[in-house]
Amino acid sequence: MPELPEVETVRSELARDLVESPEGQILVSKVVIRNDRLRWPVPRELAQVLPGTFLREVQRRSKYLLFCYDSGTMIVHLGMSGSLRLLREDEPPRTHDHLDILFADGRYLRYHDPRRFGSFHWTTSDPLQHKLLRHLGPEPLQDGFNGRYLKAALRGRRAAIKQLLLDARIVAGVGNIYANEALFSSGIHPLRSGTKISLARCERLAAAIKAVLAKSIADGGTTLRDYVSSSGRAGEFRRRLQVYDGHGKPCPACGSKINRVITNGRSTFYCPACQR
DNA sequence: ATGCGGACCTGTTAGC
DNA sequence: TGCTAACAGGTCCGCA
Repeated sequence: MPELPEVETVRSELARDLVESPEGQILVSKVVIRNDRLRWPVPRELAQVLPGTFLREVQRRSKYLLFCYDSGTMIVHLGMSGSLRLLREDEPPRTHDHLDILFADGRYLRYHDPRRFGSFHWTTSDPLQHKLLRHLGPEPLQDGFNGRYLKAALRGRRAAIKQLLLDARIVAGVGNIYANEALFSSGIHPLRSGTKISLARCERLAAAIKAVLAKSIADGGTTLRDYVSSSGRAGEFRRRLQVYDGHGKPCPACGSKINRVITNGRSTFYCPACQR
């Protein structure tokens, strides 16, 4: 479900509401694990280690959320259908509400995930060196990700550029929606071999990735069906999607019919006239 | 090293 | 209208 802009929206809301709150730093009072069978078993030690510690920061790396506590870092991934809601009223847990983190002021974070592709990890050492994060490529919104970098990273990679953009070792956190949108925006055919893309087009593609992600973050992300942020808000970027989920509809630039193909099991949308 | 297909799950929609 | 199959925002792993 959530791609980078959705995860970033959750991160910034939680940082605002939990870390930058005027009352000061927030203290964990209790952890309730109702179902530990997510993608990997939820570490039971969270229930021992978190209560009594302060949440100091909420960071993001790729689509991972990093909750930095005094005692260590909780690494959370929302998978395809995960959401974290920050609630105030006591609400009885519904189906797929797998975990709660309760705070001393009565608020709590509730993790909901029907498909259970999400995950929780706990580490007391540098989270960026965690097995899951160690091999990630650059953050797309940072300066280190640019046309020159992309050109070098695609060298010798003969797979389709669409597929390569989803490879987190090349660039972190670009998911299916935004890979499709960025390729449309830069006029590149999604099935073009990565290694055959010129430096000039790599520059345009890197810029398009940054632009589409930044615009979506500004809109609170994309809600296709059920994504909501921690405050329960849907993302508004769907209205701005040019090709994603638009097969059969006219291309917004030239009017040709938007095409859909399946590559590596993922839907790929493109304009056969505009994208070469 | 790269690339591919399978695996993990549930829920909703498309198509017959 | 109703059943079935396809598909959904992700990504790790094992094999060729």
